[in-house]
Amino acid sequence: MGRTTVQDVAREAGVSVATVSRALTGGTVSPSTREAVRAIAARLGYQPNRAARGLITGRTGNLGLIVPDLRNPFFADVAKGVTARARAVDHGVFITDTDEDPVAELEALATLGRNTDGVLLCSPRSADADLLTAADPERTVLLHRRVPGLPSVVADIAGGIRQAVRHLIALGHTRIAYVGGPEDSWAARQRLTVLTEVPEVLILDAVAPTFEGGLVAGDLVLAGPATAVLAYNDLVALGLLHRLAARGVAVPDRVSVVGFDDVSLAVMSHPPLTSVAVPKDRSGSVALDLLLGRTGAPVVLPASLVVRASSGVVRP
Amino acid sequence: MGRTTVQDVAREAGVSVATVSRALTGGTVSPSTREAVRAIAARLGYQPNRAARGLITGRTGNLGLIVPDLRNPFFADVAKGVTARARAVDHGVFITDTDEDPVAELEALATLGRNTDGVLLCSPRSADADLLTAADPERTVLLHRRVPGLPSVVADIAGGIRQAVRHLIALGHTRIAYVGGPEDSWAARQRLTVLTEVPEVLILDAVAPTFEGGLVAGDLVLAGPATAVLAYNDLVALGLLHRLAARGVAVPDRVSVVGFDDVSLAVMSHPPLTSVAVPKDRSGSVALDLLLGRTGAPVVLPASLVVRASSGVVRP
DNA sequence: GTGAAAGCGCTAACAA
DNA sequence: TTGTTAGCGCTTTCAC
Repeated sequence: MGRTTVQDVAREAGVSVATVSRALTGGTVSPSTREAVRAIAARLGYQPNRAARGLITGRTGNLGLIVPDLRNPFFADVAKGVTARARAVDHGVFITDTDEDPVAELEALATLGRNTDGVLLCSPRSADADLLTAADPERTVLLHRRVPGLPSVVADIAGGIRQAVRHLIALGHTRIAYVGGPEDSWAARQRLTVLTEVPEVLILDAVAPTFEGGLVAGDLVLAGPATAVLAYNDLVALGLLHRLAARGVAVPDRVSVVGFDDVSLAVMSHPPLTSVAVPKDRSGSVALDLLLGRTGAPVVLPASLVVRASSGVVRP
Repeated sequence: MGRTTVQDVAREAGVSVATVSRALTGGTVSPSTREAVRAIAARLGYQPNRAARGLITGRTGNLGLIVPDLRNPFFADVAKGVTARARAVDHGVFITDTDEDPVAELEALATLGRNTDGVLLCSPRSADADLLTAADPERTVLLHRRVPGLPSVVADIAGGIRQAVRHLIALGHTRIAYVGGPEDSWAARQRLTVLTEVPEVLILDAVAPTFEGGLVAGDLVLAGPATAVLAYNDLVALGLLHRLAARGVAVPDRVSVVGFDDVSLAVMSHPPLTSVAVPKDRSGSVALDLLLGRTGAPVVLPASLVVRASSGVVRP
């Protein structure tokens, strides 16, 4: 395996370890030496020990990514964006799945903060204050959440919601239900704030941000006068669709359903789900660039409504 | 942030760095000193630099996980199992998403091999020979694939298939279609081998192992005499369900559908999908233990059929 | 352009 | 029980 060290390469090449290092990292070396060293390194299958390098350069070449649940397609997409970009810029990514546990989150933040060049944090639930004390603003970027004092990459939720509402109103809907998510979630509070201002929207009870939550939501909606629903996210929307189907309610003829996030499942549902798309993998790569480039400005990515078959004109 | 080093702790505690190290890692220290050091370390927010530690111990405390696609719920589950177990045994996990690219896979194997204590590899497509040359058998565990000479954790596919077939036959089906996956995939070949032996099974063309592949598969099935289908995986089964619904074919009344893997989406489909469940997250944690314990024996995990509403008795 | 040597933060002998 | 010392593999002054 990669037991080969600079020493081995140096000996083989008949030069000093310093020269090997320079040849490989782009220092001042004669072209011929560089070539020779490169060739020998390749032949020996030399892989630099990043730990040793990091010890001296102060940069490990590694990043951390903390997510509440990898199984959630939303975060899987984010992770995909992060790892793809990281691979392109030759960085490793530590991924920690906290299993929605805020304590694990803070622990991960401490460990990763110490052992990486920076960390990308998806933390829907933790308190602002906890984040502020645990995260180094110089080396942390928040994803899909904003906390004053920390750099972040978020989507333009308000804009996305506006598109969704306008879409439904254009289809003739005047009573639009909103089924929200966990009150301790930043995104849920954010959505609620925006939707509370819209006169056509009826705020229903919040549900769990899952398929099961959506089942609950289905009954909630049918108990009211709404002809359209905005769901907290696509998982909830899927549960909703399921419940409506089970109760024999036609979608979109009797009720239109709009989800949030546009995860890959949205196209697989029956009917395919209209959803507010947020750039998930892109947010990951943008956040990574922000982290590495150390730009301080908060980034807002556009959200856009994707219309599919689950929303349609009102049928009286 | 974690700029604090052993030096700082030692100075503050009035002891040598060696004592700090011992106090923190469980060496021989007097209980009182240990307590004192621990307290000071905590107060200073000391986080050991794993890179430096690894340099000397030869163990980094980090593991690698290579998957073709994090967005695929199957691998998301595996990753979840790995990270959960890793967190329990206080290890970090580098995750590399190769985007189905075998070259990226081999590269990742080289880099991670050098910079971790071992790597867990999900490689459905690469050639046995490539894997054998790139992977150190001492520090690599294959997941959901078997290659002679490399330790691995796989599910009992054959057993799972047997259960599925018996289930369908018990329901009265005598013509069962099988829609396979990519021919270069180990799992696909494996399934094909088993199913070829079953007289009731009609082998149809292989399709892409995706929702879209399932759409194609739907038409393939309807063109034949089958009253039941076994799909390569749940994604394909979902596409199948979708296509059958679109063509007005009742499931399970006209056609029964059985998927593979039992990903979380299986319960969300309409109707909910009967599927051969393989222990995905468990496979991840078992593989991790195998890697860390250096047991050489190949591990086979049980697969079990989960019956839901997409399969039913034959209706003539 | 190249080499010798000094560490990065930590742990593991070896002494005391 | 504790301190001193020597590195782990690498990069980076500083000479040459």
